[in-house]
Amino acid sequence: MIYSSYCEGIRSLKRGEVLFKEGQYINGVFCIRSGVCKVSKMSVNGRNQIIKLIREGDLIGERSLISEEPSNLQATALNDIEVCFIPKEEIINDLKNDHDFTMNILKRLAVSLKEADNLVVDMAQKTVKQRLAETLLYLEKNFGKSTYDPLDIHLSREDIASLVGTATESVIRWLSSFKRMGIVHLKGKEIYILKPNVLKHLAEGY
Amino acid sequence: MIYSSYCEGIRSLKRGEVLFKEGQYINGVFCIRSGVCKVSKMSVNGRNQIIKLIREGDLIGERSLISEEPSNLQATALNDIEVCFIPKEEIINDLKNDHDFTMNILKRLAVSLKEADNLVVDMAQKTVKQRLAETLLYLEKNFGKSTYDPLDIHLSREDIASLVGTATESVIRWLSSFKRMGIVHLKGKEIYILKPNVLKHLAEGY
DNA sequence: TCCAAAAAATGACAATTATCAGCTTTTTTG
DNA sequence: CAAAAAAGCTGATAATTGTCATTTTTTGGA
Repeated sequence: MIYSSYCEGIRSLKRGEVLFKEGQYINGVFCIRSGVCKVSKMSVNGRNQIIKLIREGDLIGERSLISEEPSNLQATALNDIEVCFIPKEEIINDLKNDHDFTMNILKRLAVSLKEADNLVVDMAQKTVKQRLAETLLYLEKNFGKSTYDPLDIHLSREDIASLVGTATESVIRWLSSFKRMGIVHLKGKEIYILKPNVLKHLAEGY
Repeated sequence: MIYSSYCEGIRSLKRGEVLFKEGQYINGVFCIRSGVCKVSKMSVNGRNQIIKLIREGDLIGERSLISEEPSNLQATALNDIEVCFIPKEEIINDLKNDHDFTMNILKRLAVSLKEADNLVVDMAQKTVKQRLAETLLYLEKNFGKSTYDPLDIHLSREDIASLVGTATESVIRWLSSFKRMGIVHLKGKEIYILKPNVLKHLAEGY
């Protein structure tokens, strides 16, 4: 695991606790050791938008460290998590001396930027139904085990709405529509993706 | 200007010509010498989304060069433009040997990523009216001279719609609404931003 | 300058989405 | 375990946005 040697202790957070807020100077980078975090931003309209979910092994905070700004995003624990912290000086030092590390960070940012650009297009152009299908596929890709197991993550309908970028009620309605269509199976917060191929079609507008 | 020494000649494109397409390997970076380029991506729904506009001095293509992928975006000349090309080898070489250059690229990517994340939130959460107000402020910031001069860029209503992420008709309707409210003055493709403060309010949902 | 094509504008209408209120179920906590 | 709180669900309705058809205006050649 990247950087385990430099970690300053381990911090535990319970579900719902905030790792850092928008506007806060972090002065380092967090690495998720266990659990899942949502990375989000408040819109002026008062609704939260989740940009992405991060998990074991993922870093968070490099972007604002590099551009020397306070964080533009908030990170909140979705379940009980453990994180370690790498102080800014360590990172800066490695950016100076370790070319491979620097290229690694560069590539991570480049990939994140591509993903963000794609997300912009989806948010701007796709319907809520398409975006929910997309979100379910994203969850399956990152937290799926098999067709017969539920997704390995528990999200509230509100959090799903924050991922999709819509109202909670709209998510509930489309989810039960997908359920009636036999595409998903719902059991409380457990979600089974029964027909990923149909979801792919829906995401593309069919 | 960055990299002027390495440039491979200068290429001229006329309005509407495509610098590179989505899916194309660029094998280098372009630098805009004059004119304005739209950077866009086609949605599966068949509508184009403009991610940003780039102009004199801006680089394009670093992202996909770094992640060693084909371009995820298309670049199209909005008016007659001149670009120069820096081959991949030059960039790779400098990334190895010039730490300041590398940090510069790293910072650019970090800032672009922040902007993209903000755009995701706006696209997901704001109404078309808010996004059009936002877009006009963006255009004023980048192409504005004074309240008494039109924006220094001519965009079709369709291109504005591609920036906002909506249908052309919606842009036309909201633009004329803004005109009736005395916020903008419209004269063909010339746009005068008369009341930027009101636009700021509108962008925030008032 | 005139014509054809493209772009812009407008109206009518349909579809999607948001909002609000009320109800039910689940979860949390003392 | 029971009560309270939170989350989930549903229906009704309003607002926003998209789509299609048509007309008007502008633009760019011949």
